[in-house]
Amino acid sequence: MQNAECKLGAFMISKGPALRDQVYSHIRDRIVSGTLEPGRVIVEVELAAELNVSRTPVSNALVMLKERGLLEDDGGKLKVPILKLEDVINLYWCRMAHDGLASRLAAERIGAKDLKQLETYLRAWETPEREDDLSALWVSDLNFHHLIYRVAGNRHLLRFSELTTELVSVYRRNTIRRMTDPTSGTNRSRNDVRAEHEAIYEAIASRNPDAAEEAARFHIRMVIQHLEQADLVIQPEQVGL
Amino acid sequence: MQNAECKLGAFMISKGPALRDQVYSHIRDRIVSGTLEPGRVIVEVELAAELNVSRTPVSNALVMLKERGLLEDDGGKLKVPILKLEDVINLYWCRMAHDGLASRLAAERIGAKDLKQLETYLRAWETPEREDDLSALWVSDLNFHHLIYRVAGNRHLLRFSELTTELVSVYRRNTIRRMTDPTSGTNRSRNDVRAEHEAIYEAIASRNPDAAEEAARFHIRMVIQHLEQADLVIQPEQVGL
DNA sequence: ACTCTGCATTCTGCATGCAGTATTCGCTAG
DNA sequence: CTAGCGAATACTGCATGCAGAATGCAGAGT
Repeated sequence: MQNAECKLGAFMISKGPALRDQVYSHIRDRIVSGTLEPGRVIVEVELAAELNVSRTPVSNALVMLKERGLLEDDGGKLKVPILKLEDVINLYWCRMAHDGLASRLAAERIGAKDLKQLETYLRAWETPEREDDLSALWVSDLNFHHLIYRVAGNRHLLRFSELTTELVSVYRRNTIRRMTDPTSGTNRSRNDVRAEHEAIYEAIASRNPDAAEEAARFHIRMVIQHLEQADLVIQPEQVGL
Repeated sequence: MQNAECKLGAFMISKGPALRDQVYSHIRDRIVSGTLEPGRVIVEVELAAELNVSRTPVSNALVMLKERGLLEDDGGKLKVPILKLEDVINLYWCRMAHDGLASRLAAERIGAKDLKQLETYLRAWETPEREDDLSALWVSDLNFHHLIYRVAGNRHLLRFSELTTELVSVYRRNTIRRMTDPTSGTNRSRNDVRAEHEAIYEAIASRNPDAAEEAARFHIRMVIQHLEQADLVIQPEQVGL
């Protein structure tokens, strides 16, 4: 029963990755998607029953989620954190520091091949495709930033970045409506983002660490500024999407 | 047997904090102290027997340690990470970014009371006490930096800082002999550190975020520079203390 | 009607059982 | 003597049992 594949919510449990990791991913996704609303008390037994696994892997997964800040301990109970705009902004301040450092290090170390790849990701912004094809831009954006981290070659920095990204994905989902970095049709035009990315690229390409750091920081500062403006647009209802 | 207090290695198990947290602390301390040498394979059963607890809380503690980078997964086995100077330096790069941001935010927000407290910690460096009373300086140093983080008021940033500090404490113990930030009788004089701290303090006191960030960054850059010099002094033997 | 107390239910943390997997040691055959 | 194979061992992951703590509900007393 457990060796073969079993229903796991709407998905299957494969026997490849450890069960606790699958459970981790599943719960994380439910938090991000809002199926587990902010403030919701997490009950181990419930999830175990739901996923047709025992409490053990669920318990382990919960420990992991807690360590990463995706769950928080509130009066002895584990809850999905209730997220404020302040938290998102605080996370973006961290990201500013991280991205700045990553760009600095990347500017010092990048090779011809990676530089070319970086340019490719940048180009995605130049093509004036259909306005609604945002997912492609989003992917390019992720690739762009991720490549910079990879080139920076600091595994601890990369880890911090990943933690931040994971948290932001939760927070964003539950606090802001349609307020992603690359999209944002309202205040922040696609061209703004493109120009900021281009500045980062140019600084890295010219191997100018100071300029690279500053460009990356500027980029994030703009995002933060945008977030603060978006304060007005926040939806107070945090349940569901 | 479990309700009362039991032997836990050389210590006692209290019934206050959850067992897994006590086990976590114990193992972390053993990693930091070098009783569990870098490269050592961690075996759950062994630790459980040693601490007179079952495998369950040990397992949970190991998950936590892994999440925080104090253990790493190597070919399906958990090992105490083998640490290179490069890692310490990479961590200090992160710390530069974090401390810089914290100082910036602190400069924007600090109140009179905290400022006064910060000055107190700073003063500890001015008194030319006995040269060997380094622990007092070490404590002042910790307090100084920690207060800045507290004032900064960004809980995510604080968490990143704590993760970094925890990792550095491991790395330092096992790679460098007598190479702490405040001490360092060799290349880096106590006065250097004092001056750098004073610069940070002055910038924060004058509510100058840019200067505060730069002062903090300079401080860490000096530490990194010192670490790189210390490369020559590294002890290759990583086992034991 | 309101409150206090006690019982039932629920949940979590820890212990332990069970089975699959990998590793190692020894035996046997070439 | 060596190489290869098989069996025993060791370890981990998952399931489950057990007990203590908290929560809530209900009944009784004021």
